[in-house]
Amino acid sequence: MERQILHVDVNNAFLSWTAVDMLKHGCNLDIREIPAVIGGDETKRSGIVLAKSPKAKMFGITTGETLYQARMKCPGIRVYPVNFKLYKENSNKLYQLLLQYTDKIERFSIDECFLDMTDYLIGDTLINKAYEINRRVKKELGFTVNVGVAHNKLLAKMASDFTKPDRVHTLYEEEISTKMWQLPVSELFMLGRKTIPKLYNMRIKTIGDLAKTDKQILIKKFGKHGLMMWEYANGIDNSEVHYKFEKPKGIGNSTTLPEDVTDISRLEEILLAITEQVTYRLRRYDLLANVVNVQLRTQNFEDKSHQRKLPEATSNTKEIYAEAKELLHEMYKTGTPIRLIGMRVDNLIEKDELQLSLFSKQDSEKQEKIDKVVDELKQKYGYNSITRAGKLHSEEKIKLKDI
DNA sequence: TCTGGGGTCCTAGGACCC
DNA sequence: TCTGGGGTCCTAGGACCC
Repeated sequence: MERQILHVDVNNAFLSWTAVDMLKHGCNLDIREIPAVIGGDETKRSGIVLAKSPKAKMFGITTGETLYQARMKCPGIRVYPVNFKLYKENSNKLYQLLLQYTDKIERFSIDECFLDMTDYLIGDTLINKAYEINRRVKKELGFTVNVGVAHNKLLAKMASDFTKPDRVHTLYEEEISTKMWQLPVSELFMLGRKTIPKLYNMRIKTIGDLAKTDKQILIKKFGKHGLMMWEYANGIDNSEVHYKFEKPKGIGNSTTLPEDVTDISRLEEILLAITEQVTYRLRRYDLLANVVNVQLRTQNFEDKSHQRKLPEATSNTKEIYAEAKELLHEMYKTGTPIRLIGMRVDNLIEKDELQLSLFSKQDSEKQEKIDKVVDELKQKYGYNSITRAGKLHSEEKIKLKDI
């Protein structure tokens, strides 16, 4: 049976949500109407554009470029800071509203949802629901969304990306050739900056060109990815709307340092602070990690990562830090200026999936108690309430995000 | 004051086993 | 002895998404 899918995409999400918040607090200026961007902090060396207003876009400003570049294109550009707490709140409000239409909602990102409406169209049409959602979000939440209407997720997502803002678009099978095939191939979901030049070399310039290319040639050249891009270009996608809550498959944090660091003991301090955050999140999910990974980025933007499988799955800060520290030492070449350090845990399993030997059980229970006391305090008084004494110095410079 | 941070999935090569 | 090869696990790195 044909599925009925909607894709809801918030227009310029971070910027719109900031605008709505400013208006709510008595500001007269709607930053959606002027050249404005949401940007990182240049003093922390994270000065990039995270969202832009339509007027900023007209100046050629793109997401991901530096604020420096944005100012070159538009000297008067207004820059507003990021506020993830605000974004999360708005994302939740949107989700709550959408739940009134179906419980089969996949939160694809902080500002995008897929809705499976197949069983929820009693006496109504999919497109009517799309328009209703579009109207209600604007009226009740104050920001606008694009809604894509289709029979699978890929086509719904492509449709919501057509003209913006505040629009509803359909992309049914019979519309693929007229609405999608004339688009540049770079517009196709999952085709990024590395693949596009290769396709151009094959004289593939539009999505239509790709759709009409021999599938076997693409598979030969790109493997699995080749098959996927051919299917997407032809509007083929049988993936389900994943509406059930899923625990993460990996958890990580990384930070760009205020200045390049060459002192390994300093890197160790920062690594410990990051490890504490990561393992705290890990324990809140009741998960254990099997793999620890440490990442370094040098001054010259060269990335390196080393990982290691643990002898036994754990969420213990001390055990995971010991491994992370070893990885750091094994990969750090003395004297190299480091710009970014990060650590993540992978191959996560449920806490109760682990069968411990009696011997390791006693020791791990002791460690678990220590972590638990600290976690409870953090949960009660906020993440930064508890810090290691030896870490206080580093906390001053590296402000850790509240969770 | 030039280039974030958090994810998922895939590939390729080496080790090891049978 | 004329040096195969499939399967699995592990690690490093890359591509892509928002």
